[in-house]
Amino acid sequence: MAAENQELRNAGLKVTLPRIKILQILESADPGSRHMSAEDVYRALLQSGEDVGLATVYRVLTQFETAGIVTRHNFETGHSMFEIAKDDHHDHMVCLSSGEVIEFSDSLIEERQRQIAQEHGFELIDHSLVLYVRKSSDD
Amino acid sequence: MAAENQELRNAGLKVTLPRIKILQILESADPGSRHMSAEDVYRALLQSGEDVGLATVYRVLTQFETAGIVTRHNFETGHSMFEIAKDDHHDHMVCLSSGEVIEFSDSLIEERQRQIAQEHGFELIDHSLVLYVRKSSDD
DNA sequence: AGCTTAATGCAAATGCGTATCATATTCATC
DNA sequence: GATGAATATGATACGCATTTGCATTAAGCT
Repeated sequence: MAAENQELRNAGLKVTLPRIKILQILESADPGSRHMSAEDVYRALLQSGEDVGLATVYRVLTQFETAGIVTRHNFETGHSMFEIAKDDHHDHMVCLSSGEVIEFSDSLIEERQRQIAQEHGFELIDHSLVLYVRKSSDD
Repeated sequence: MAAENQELRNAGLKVTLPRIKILQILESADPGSRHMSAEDVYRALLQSGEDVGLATVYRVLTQFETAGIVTRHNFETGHSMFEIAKDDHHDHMVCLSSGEVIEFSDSLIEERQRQIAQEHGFELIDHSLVLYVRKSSDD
């Protein structure tokens, strides 16, 4: 319980109830739903009985992003998705049937991307790779 | 000039002035500015002296997308970008300094993606790869 | 040309996200 | 533990890109 407090402190953020709660929600999300939209987090808060405003959720998520606590993804769905930042970089695979999001990482692709940018006279700053897939079985 | 008419007819779309004009603008865009937002197209229309509403531009672009005439991309910039659909698949490199969009294609990455999806028990339906880069010189 | 249907233009509505601002809360100091 | 300055919060207004409703206009068949 003091863990979140410390994490916030380390990030230079004041320890407030909304921030603790949001951090807990993000951290306790199981693998299948690690990626949450601001609305998702907001709904989770309400279900936990916490009375936090949606504006605060957006603010806190943005602060967390700046602090490196969470990572923001803009999938083609139009709205941002957030997930607890992990040390390892990874890309995403979104199942078009179930909406499931699977993480993966491939050093071959990573390296190739750097090369390609370089070949065009650019420096690779960031990238976004999302595979849209379907279960091999169910067509 | 009849070329656009035929293309629209083939797509099952009524041949209207806005549609012809928008198609022409997209087709005549030079390589450096192949990717246009709805606003871009709208401005181009106004400059051509055409009096087309922004709503129509959005509607037509969406219809074109459905018809396979254009492809829509959702870069992290927040608004959709459209480009005339080409047969060959390609990915994008967006310069964070200039906004310039460069197209590229890499069979190595393409193949690896298919493999990765398969390894996870999925079939690769589509993907989105965008490299965010900066000119190697200007830091 | 006339008529039916679909397309357009405008304006208002939407949806996600951000900014404003008065109030409440944190946290360092006493 | 109380006090006060600084920051965070919540409600709401706002901004932006895109969509929608609806009256008007244009397309295209006869």
